[in-house]
Amino acid sequence: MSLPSPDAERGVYGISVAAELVGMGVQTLRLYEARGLLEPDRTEGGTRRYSANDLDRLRRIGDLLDAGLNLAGIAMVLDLETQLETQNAYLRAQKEEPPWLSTAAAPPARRARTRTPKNSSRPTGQP
DNA sequence: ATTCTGACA
DNA sequence: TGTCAGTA
Repeated sequence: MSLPSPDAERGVYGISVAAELVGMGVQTLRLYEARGLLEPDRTEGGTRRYSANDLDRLRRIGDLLDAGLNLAGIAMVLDLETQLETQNAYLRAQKEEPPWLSTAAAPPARRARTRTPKNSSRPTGQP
């Protein structure tokens, strides 16, 4: 049972090593940071230190890129995912079972969305 | 920080 | 042709 361990949070790898480990270019890592997808630790001197979580994040970015998302979309996805992770961690701390993770009760199967007849693509206005 | 390239639509 | 990701 892997809970969020503190050392997965600590930045240990330099940018070159991190890039090597995830199979990306060094500049690409800097780009992702500039786009707000990532915020690695900094040493006192200000050089980047990537944590194990950062590496997972980078691999996740790769998957989402393959899926066809752009970097802006990926930033949103990652934000939501980390929020969820944070909330789940909180609930685990309360020793409550997150209802949406419960295997017991199968949530009412959402019926496939019936096609909404979009008339013409004119919100309102000119012909 | 800026520029250049390749892919894509 | 314009945009975007990745590069030099």
